[in-house]
Amino acid sequence: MLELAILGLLQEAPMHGYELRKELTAKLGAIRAAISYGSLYPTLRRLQAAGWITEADETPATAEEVPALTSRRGRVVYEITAEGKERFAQLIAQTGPETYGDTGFGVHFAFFSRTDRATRLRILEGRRRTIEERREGLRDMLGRAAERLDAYTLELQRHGLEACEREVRWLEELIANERSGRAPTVPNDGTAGGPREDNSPPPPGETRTERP
Amino acid sequence: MLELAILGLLQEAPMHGYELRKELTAKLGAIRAAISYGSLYPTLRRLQAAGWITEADETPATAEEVPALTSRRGRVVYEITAEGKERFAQLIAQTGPETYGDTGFGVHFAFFSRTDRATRLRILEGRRRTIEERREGLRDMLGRAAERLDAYTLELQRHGLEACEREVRWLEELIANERSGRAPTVPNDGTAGGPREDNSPPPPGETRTERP
DNA sequence: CCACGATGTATCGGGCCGATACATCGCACC
DNA sequence: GGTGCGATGTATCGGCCCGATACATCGTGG
Repeated sequence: MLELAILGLLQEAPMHGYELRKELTAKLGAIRAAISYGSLYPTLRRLQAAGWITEADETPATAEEVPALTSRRGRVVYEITAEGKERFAQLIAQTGPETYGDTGFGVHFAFFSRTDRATRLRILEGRRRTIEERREGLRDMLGRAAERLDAYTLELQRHGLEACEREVRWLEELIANERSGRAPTVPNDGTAGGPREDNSPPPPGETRTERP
Repeated sequence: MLELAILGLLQEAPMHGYELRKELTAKLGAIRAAISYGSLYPTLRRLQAAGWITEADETPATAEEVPALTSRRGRVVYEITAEGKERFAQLIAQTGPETYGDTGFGVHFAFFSRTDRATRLRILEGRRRTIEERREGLRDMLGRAAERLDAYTLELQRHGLEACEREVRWLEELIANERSGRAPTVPNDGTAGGPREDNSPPPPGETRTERP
């Protein structure tokens, strides 16, 4: 999961670890608290060893100042390689059971603007299926096995059930939007850091789903 | 987290691994999919090594049949020890930052009927604080840094923000209920497997928060 | 009679986290 | 002028937990 997210972010701009973590936290803030350095740095080394990313040399111009006076070391900037981009495309397109779990889905969704529409639909529908199953399980629990559980546990289930129902509705909306060829919600033409349209971004559309 | 959950469940009845997993999945179904055996069995061994649990001898009566014909082995039943109960009480009462994370909070909440009211309030308020902070982070993101993110990422944040707001409201309700000395929601007098009232269960009350 | 799904125990490699350590930079405060 | 502190920045270590995998038993239905 981290691998996918890092590859995705580095596709927008070269970055060093600290920066990467901040961007990661911003982009995935809705689904996970903050990425630990204990995961980030090992993953970076793993990706570098695999050849998906490389260390970029800083100081774009005026190179041969004084090489090691004050020893400006620190801040290892990474950039994605051609193989890395390939790897990202492969990871983003392949859907498995882990794609539909909470974290997996969130990460994939966060990079939907780099995902083709067919894959987007596949993921949204798979996620819906997963949540529907969880919902059914909770309904069964609250129906049949209710007397076996204490009031607090039941309340937890009830709250979880509500969250499931809400998410299914959300997914339905998104799926309908995808099918009708609209952008997700906000008519925000993605003028972000490096918005290359190499991967079929969603067609623009002023029609937003009404959500006041 | 698993440690706490296992200790809590074994306090209701002795169980073997498979059964434990099912009960765990039932009780925590709202917050996590299913506990992996790759976590369960090592944890059981860890707990046994620490002396919190022991293997219970099956076959309560009629022991000396034929000892090993068909070799009825398998099904290792565990039961909690006195030290285990102490450990559970200690774990359930101690609150730290990890108590307020998604999983930690869920597990603690699932065992609220074995938690005294002061601790319940502390946990609910800590959780509320945590979610409020996450909510503020998402609001900032959707306000200031909105143009840096693409439409899909924004939609993810928006959905996450809504979930935060909803959970805060839910927590407010629960906190109010706790303060006024009412049971959580359903007027279910907890007649479960072994509902010992050694730990000040919530006072009963027919007044349920209206939620049709 | 045997295949299949449920029950049941167990291990292994690997991803990710929390704690911890350490070094630099800029700025505010005294 | 110094000094301390918070942000920036890289890195490791132990440990929890997961997914994949293996294997054995039991009851049931084709």
